[in-house]
Amino acid sequence: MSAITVSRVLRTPELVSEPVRLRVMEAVARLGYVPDPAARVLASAKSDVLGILIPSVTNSVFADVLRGIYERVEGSPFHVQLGNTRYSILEEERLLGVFSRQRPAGLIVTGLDQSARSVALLRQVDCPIVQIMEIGDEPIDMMVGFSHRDAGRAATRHLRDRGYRRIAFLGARMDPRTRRRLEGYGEVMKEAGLFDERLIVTTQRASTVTLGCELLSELLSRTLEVDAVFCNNDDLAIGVLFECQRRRISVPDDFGICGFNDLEMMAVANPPLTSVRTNRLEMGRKAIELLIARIAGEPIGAPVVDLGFEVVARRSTAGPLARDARPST
Amino acid sequence: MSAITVSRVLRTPELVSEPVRLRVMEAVARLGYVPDPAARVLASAKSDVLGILIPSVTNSVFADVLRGIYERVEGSPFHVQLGNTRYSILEEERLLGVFSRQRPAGLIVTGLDQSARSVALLRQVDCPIVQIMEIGDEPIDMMVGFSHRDAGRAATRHLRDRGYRRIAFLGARMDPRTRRRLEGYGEVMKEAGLFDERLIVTTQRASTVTLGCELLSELLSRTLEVDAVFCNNDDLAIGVLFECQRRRISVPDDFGICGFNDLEMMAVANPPLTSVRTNRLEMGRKAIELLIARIAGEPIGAPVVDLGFEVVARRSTAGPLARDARPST
DNA sequence: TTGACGAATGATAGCGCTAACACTTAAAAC
DNA sequence: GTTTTAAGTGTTAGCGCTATCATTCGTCAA
Repeated sequence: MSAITVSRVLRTPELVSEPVRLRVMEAVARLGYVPDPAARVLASAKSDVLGILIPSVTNSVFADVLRGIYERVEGSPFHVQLGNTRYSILEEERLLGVFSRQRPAGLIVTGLDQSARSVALLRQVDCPIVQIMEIGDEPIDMMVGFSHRDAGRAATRHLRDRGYRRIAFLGARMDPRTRRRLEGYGEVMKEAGLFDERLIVTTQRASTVTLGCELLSELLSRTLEVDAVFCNNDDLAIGVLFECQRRRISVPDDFGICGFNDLEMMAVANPPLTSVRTNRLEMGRKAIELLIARIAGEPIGAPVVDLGFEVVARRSTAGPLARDARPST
Repeated sequence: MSAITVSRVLRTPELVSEPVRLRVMEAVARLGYVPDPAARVLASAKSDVLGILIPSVTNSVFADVLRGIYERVEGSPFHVQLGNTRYSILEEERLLGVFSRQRPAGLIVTGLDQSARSVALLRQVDCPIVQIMEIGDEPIDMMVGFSHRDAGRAATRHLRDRGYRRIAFLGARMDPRTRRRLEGYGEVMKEAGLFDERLIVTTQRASTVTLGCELLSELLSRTLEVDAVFCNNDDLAIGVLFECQRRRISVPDDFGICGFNDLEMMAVANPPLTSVRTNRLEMGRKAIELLIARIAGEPIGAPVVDLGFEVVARRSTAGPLARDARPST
């Protein structure tokens, strides 16, 4: 029996007759034979690696996306290779270089703001590519995400509709997506004639609960005329809530709080915190589904998938006039 | 100029004369040549892959360890290949099989409780191995972690020393490390003559803040005689705090709360929550340092590194008698 | 002068697999 | 009965590197 027959049994068993196939499979099982992936890649010029580039491994948003990714890769013949760009465009370029040499079967990159060199590299690489987290008009190949600008608009409108007027924006780790949320906030505030630069407090530091406390303190030291805050993510919102508790600021009566991402803890805080639900798990799943479909040559629908978002209204934004009307829990 | 000379310039430049070396390097830069990693692995029978097996990518504990890992791998010639075992011993076996075929340069696995087959595989693999998170007496190769049993003992002793008597244990996702913390708790409680089975509430569900609320409710429905709780991690502790706020249970006066891992939010909660600080970042860093040192053939110190832990006492465990004596913040 | 030696470079083979094509056999079509 | 076709299996070559050994050349000791 020749080597190529074994190779065929392992890769395309339907091309091998049943008796031969069974004998080979028996021998493979008995000897514990497993093909050498390096030799495979070298001979076939394709690997089974799906390269994933994300800016952070500790941010729970990406952790959820990753979980969706692993969930769908599971059971497929592919493997995940993770690259951590740490929010650096140069590191992203470097990692793309490393990944592209490995002839990946597919690539996932975060966001729309790759450097020109990264984009050039991505256009050369001969594999499907999904940009995740955001959507835009010019996908390199495919996209799965939602509009952060629209989400920022929706959250701000929600606070405005609930009767808040002096609505602040707290932002940490101002990456492109955070900036677009801020953009949406600014638009709505201007449209409502409520815009005031002093209401915007941002920092490049990474988002933490502690930072939420600090940013609220910074905000309150600038102006006492604030009656709500849109936090660019939930860590900050929890920090703001803790700080309000300490300062005996009543939420939502005197102060509304809206977070972003709707982490599970938002629903059980006191009061429960309003947030913008994003489909992070689904984002990871869908990205892998698109990659695998394209690798298999199957047709995909639209190359840009909008997973949307949803403002989940909870008591923390019941409104400044809600003191008497609000539910007991 | 022959191919082997180029290969030498790239791998062992000190063996090539300066003029030749410079010419080759110039050409490499000009042509943008980069060697094919698959061919390299095939020819040299060694890869630059460090395989990492962790049970979860969403658990922030492992996210921190990962960050330490990426930090140290950065700048080295190695790459991280991440495997997610999802707390399944079988999945761990499978992934070890996949990894070992890639002739990894090093391996990191989580915990001490690998299956017999996994251990056999690990002993066969020709690369350094680090077991992380825990320490024990029989390392497969090397270990970096701390004693969860001792940490459980320390936290329970702390609650006891602060004057709490009816100290409960809340545990989620009862993995081997959680069980050893429970073991430590049980020992101290028995030594103090305080042990009561009804005070132990555990579940296999993954740990969340919401689950902390639920487990506390479950506990209080069993017995009202509880004056403190040791949560097997910080998510639960935060949930317990929120639930106490809702039930108007005064922390720490009527109820003490101690978490585990000391996530950053613990320090800014109301009241600040006591927790057991663990060196997660350092765990990742140290594991990679050990691997790289061994790959380079450098001597390492002891093969088992105890990174320890520390009970960080905050107001949430000031004690039932502290009502008058406690600080104002 | 000669041989030994080390430094620098090259020639050869092969890592373990798969692509591409070649061949064999039996069934189907003419 | 011959040709065509398809299914099943084998042969050959080569993927892009590096291990190993061979060669060249200059230097130095005997």
